[in-house]
Amino acid sequence: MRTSLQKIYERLFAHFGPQHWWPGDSAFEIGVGAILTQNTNWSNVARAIANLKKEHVLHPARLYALGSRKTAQLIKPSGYYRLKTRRLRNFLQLILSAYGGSLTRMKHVALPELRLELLSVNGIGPETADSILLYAFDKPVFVVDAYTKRIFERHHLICEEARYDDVQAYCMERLPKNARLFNEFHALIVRLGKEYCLKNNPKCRICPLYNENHRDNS
DNA sequence: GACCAGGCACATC
DNA sequence: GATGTGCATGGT
Repeated sequence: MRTSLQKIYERLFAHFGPQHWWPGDSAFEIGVGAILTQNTNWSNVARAIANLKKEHVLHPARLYALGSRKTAQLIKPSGYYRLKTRRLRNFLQLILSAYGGSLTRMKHVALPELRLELLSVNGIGPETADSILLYAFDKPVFVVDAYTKRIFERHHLICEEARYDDVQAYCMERLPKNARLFNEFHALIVRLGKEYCLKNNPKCRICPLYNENHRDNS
């Protein structure tokens, strides 16, 4: 039986079409992007990543060897650049020390174990960890972000007090465990959030989900 | 010039 | 465990 969440997904997909996420040419680039995009507009992150590419340091060992000062300079457009330099280097230390710099080796670790390992890195919280797991490693985890909470709360699917793990469990209990589906769904939620559900944006009332059945909690 | 953006850690109570 | 704060750039 299809749940209301599946119907929402279908409605979003019919409206927006495939989103082709995550923008990035490699698992490493996706991981870097996941850290740089924390509380930051993607266009700023894209500038930072372009700088890293231009310097040919979008590679674990080379980026680590670059050092903090130069890294900070290159990622400056993404904001919080001193903080994010530290976070990137923490991530790099994990990749280099535990996997010899190989994201391919990292991908082979089982989902629950890899999630805990990512969460143990200072600067990688639940959303960043899950984004890396889903978009860089194709692991079936549902990524929850500010848009997901705001939209699902507005449509009375979750309560205001719901925390990250609550929202994630809500979604994963109602959807088939499918990385492809989770990938597209999260991307569609972000697309919807950007276009229709910005804070205090009256356009929210014409969003494609506005007439969705609010009471259906199946 | 104010507000916002694909969070997270840390201090304090 | 809840709440408040620092982190910083660039677009609207």
